[in-house]
Amino acid sequence: MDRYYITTSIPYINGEPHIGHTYELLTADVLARYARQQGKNVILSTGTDEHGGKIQEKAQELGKPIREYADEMSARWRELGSIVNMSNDRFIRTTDAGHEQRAGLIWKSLEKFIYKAKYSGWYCTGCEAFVTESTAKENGGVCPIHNRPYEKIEEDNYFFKLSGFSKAIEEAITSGTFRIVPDTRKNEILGIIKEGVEDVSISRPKEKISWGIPVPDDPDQVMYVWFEALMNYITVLGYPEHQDFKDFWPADVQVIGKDISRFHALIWPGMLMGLGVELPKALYVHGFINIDGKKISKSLGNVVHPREAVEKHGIDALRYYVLRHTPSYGDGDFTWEKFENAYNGELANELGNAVSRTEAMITKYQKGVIGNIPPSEHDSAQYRKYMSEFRFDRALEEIWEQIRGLNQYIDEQKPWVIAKSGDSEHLQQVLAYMCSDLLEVGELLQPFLPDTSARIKEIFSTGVIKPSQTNLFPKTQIKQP
RNA sequence: GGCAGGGUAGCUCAGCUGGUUAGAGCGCAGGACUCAUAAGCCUGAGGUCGGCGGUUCAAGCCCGCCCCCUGCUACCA
Repeated sequence: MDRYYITTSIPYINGEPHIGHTYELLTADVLARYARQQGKNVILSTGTDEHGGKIQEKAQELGKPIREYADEMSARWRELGSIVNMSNDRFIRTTDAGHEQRAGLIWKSLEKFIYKAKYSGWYCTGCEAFVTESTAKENGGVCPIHNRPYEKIEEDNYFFKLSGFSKAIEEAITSGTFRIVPDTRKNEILGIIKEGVEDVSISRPKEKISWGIPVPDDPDQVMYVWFEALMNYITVLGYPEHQDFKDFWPADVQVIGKDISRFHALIWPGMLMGLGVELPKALYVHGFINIDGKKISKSLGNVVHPREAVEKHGIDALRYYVLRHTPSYGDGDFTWEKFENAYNGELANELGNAVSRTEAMITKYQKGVIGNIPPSEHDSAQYRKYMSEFRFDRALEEIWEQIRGLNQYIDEQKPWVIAKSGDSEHLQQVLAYMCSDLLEVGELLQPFLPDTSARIKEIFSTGVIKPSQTNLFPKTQIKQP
């Protein structure tokens, strides 16, 4: 059986989940469901990244044991997946014993590419990263993201010889064995490579940061959180010895946000090459969701939690909005007005109503009996092409074109006129065709709107209408005349 | 500063290797209908395709210069 392995990045648990974080979970979920629909054996993995100084600090601030804080936050992120009906098979925490133990093994395996050296530079605890001298000055010595001063740090670090892999990584990218989508992100990475890739620091002194995985055979150092977190993609499969790893790696696609493409397109491939392990086949880099044109941020007070949207119109409505109206290759925008418009216009009026009128006519004219449903006849090549390109927005547009086509068909055929004419054979053909069309829509919709898809199939697939108790997408706002 | 991608109807965007009257969705205006969630369908208005210049029989698409936006990256101080 074909196997399909897909991962999301694992969010760092220092922050609260919001609607922007659903995009990654949902795109990965769509790909996973699409693969399952094609009969593939799928593993969809997500999780949380929990080590590092920032977590340590945050827990201290709250006066909690770190572990307890991590448990609470991880649970909150796990909940996000269930809120949007994500069908993940795994949920890995970097504090899982298995991950920690395997991370040690991976470090050992990479040792011939690891060396110790003095590192000196400006460091932001918020970013968990060093910045260049120039960046530090440019920002006036204060990190603009976290609004805290950079610290001058001089310390012993282990380094990973990433520079040695740069050529091979470039080749993997240009040849297409390691596909980066969209092209703009690919070109960015190639640009970075062209300018020269340096070795990266992969450890921190334990005296500064204790909340991390110890470096094997050196009690004074812990692994740099990024280096260790990337390993989750294979530790979750039980690298190196477990059968899952042998069966499912390399990943078919890894879904990440545009802010972390550097780690996933350079460091991670370098690590894999060091291990002698294949690179993932594809990296899909998505953008961000803004709210009313502005970046989502606590300080702006514009944070929307996906739960609010789900409470309003249900899970599939949120999934629909996020997947259709966030450009797959760019940034999206959420406003309640846009959400309402998409819900009322596209889900309720176009899809919901098409289902409703079809069901009603068959019930009214044929006592619910559909009869023979002809096979679907639409060409789904374009849809499949979009899916292979991770163009979820376009794929949904394709489906809606078909839904519009159905509504037009109904108005052209005028089944209510045929019914009056008494040509029952013709009427049956027209109504059955409508069902066929809707069942096809339901099939295409399955990866995106699993509940809606199931309901459509339930109503029409048996040859006799199974009456729906409620409308698919009830309208909540009635326009005043 | 360098590299990359953009600037097309009120809004969000599509326009393949240059070729008849520049497209879609939303919004707006009008119309015909009634199966349906007062939904759906039809018609229409609306664009000097960022600016200037050039190549061509012909440019939104090619070339030059300029303005603006976004991303990555560098440097100065």
